[in-house]
Amino acid sequence: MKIKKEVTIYDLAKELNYSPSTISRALNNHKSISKKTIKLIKEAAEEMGYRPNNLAAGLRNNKSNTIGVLISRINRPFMASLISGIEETARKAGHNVLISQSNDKYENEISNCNTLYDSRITGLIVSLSMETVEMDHFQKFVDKGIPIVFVDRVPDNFNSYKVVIDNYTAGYSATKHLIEQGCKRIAHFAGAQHRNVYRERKKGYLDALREHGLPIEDNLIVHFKTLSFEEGNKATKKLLKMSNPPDGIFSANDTAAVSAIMCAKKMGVNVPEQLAVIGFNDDPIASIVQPSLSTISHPASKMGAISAKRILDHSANTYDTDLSEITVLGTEIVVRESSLKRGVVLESE
Amino acid sequence: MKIKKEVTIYDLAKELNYSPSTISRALNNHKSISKKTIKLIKEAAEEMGYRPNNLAAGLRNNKSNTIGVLISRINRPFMASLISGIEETARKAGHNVLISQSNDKYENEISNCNTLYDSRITGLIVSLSMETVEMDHFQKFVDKGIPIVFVDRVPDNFNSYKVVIDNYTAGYSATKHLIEQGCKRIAHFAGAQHRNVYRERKKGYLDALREHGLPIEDNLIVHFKTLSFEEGNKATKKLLKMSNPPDGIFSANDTAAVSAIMCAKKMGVNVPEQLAVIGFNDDPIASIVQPSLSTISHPASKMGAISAKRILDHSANTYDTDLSEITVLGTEIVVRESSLKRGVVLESE
DNA sequence: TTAATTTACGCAATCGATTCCGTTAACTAT
DNA sequence: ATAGTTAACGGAATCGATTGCGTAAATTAA
Repeated sequence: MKIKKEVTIYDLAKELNYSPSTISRALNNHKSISKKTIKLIKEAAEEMGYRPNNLAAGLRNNKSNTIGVLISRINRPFMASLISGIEETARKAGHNVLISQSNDKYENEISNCNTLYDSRITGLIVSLSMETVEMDHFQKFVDKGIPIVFVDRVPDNFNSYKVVIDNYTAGYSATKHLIEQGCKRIAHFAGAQHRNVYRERKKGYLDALREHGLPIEDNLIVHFKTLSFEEGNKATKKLLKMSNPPDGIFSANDTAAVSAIMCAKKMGVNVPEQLAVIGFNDDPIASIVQPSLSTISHPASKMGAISAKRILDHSANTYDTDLSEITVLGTEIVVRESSLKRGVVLESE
Repeated sequence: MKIKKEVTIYDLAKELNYSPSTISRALNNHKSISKKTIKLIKEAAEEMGYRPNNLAAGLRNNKSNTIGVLISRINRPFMASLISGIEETARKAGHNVLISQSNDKYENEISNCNTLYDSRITGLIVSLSMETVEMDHFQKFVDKGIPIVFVDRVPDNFNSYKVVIDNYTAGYSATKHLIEQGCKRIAHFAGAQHRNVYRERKKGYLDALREHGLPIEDNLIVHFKTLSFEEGNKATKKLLKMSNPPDGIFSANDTAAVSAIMCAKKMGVNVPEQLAVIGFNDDPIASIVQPSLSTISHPASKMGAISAKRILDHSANTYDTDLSEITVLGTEIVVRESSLKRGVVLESE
């Protein structure tokens, strides 16, 4: 297996009797090179199979045109769509995307942070791991002026770009919707409360109950570790076996919500008549389960696109940009069968 | 916003009164440097906040410790798991992962190929776009001795590493399963026939029919463009409206299979009694739909891990490795409710 | 026609890490 | 004690692209 040698701008220079400087400038459409020469050089480059070496250019310019992504897990519908949005936006701008997953481990997050830093990324997009509390591992990016965009699972105590949805309002709307459907005793499947998203959703839930004069019952609020299918099953079973079971569930994600629907059906409890259910995320399973799951749409791909755009804009601007800019995206409630106790959606005031 | 200067091995050299050569060697545990010095230098590096510059090292060594991934779309369960497997394996070996999606466009695949090449990736993992026929854009990797691993959607006419499942056998087993359940007229939702995976699945389907003495009816074989939910719906409706409708469907993916189940239910056709359905992939929706979807499990994450390992092994070996090595992974039939016409699974001979 | 610009390019340093050759000092064998 | 060996390190080129500064030729202005 013979390995062809790399064609560099020096080869082009020798071949065309120009200096490497001119070759470089021509390839970058520098204004001081005549149109004729640019055309000539570009055609020769194409023909000789020249391909730029990003490592060399990156070293010289101290940037890699690469966006780093640090998330918990790739194989979750929300995360996959988020990355997809990032990738599309980045690529259109000629940037690459480096991905790394923490598997929700603090330690992995730190180590991935370092590795991404070592690649001299243009910017970092992060959705925090479940475990993360300390934020020191992000400091080196700040020190070097490398923008960080926290997305979805964001820190409370770190000044940086943030792209989130309005979890509070979404949680409030979901709960209110159940109330409007006639639910009197609404349970909540809550996620880890040190993560903003789950904390805010719960807050919305609580406020909706309060403002509609419903009592808050602690035994109707289940705190999950991972909001998994199995956890959802257990919790639902327990709730439905209560002497006074809930007539509605607002779950902080779709996985647990779907498990609730399936568990209820198995136990002979009618959804939505006896138990109305609403989830969060609008995962593909939401529209497949029967009855189909009402939920909150999470604009994952859009969040990814916006996050990438933040990085690109930041690095395009030399002037001081406001690092603390927070983008809050709206969500929409997707009403399907699982919550339609009354058969209709009431118009909210 | 003050930007801290980068700490380089030259800074360390000056600070510790060593030469940059020694610093570099120490950080790489070179044997010609004493243990004492290595410890000293590493501690100082840590303390001074030194972080290696991958761009510089990559330029010098002409490699980036980065694996490039080129797939159609990230936000599909199979692809997300594939990437997840790649990422985990790569990271354990200290490699980064660059991703790019073609959105099933030939043009994007070419352009992404170039971009990944420009980053001097260690190796490339590809699942072909739907459109791709020509393979010229991969030649430059071959010329440079950069290994390519084709995974799942692989080319027929290109000598390289390949990681696939046994689509033929899987298609055969799925069909045979339906036959054993008593189906006499089995329809097939086929994907684009220029892609190995769909072609092989169809072959398996055809052979299973033949070997069990069932006739092959062209009007029961539907060729899909994208195997989407909508396409599945239309196809199912059309099939079930036939004067002599099928009593089973083997779909080349789960999305279309699920749409078939839901469509049949809507039309008052009982699944599996009147229509047995089996899909392909074991997506999350397969276990959620009711009746739950029998399907073929696709070891996505494992395929990703193996693909990454191929690249890592190849680049670790200086001796000539066999580029044409093909890894064929087994699949398993996952029998759920949608195909259990008889209520039991027959033991295959 | 001559000075003042403008155009179109070349020279050489630079980015940070690596590595091929040394070189010096300490150590070992005889 | 001396040659030979080893351990521990330094010098300087190198990877490929970029760019500030400089310059010769061409063009324009006066």
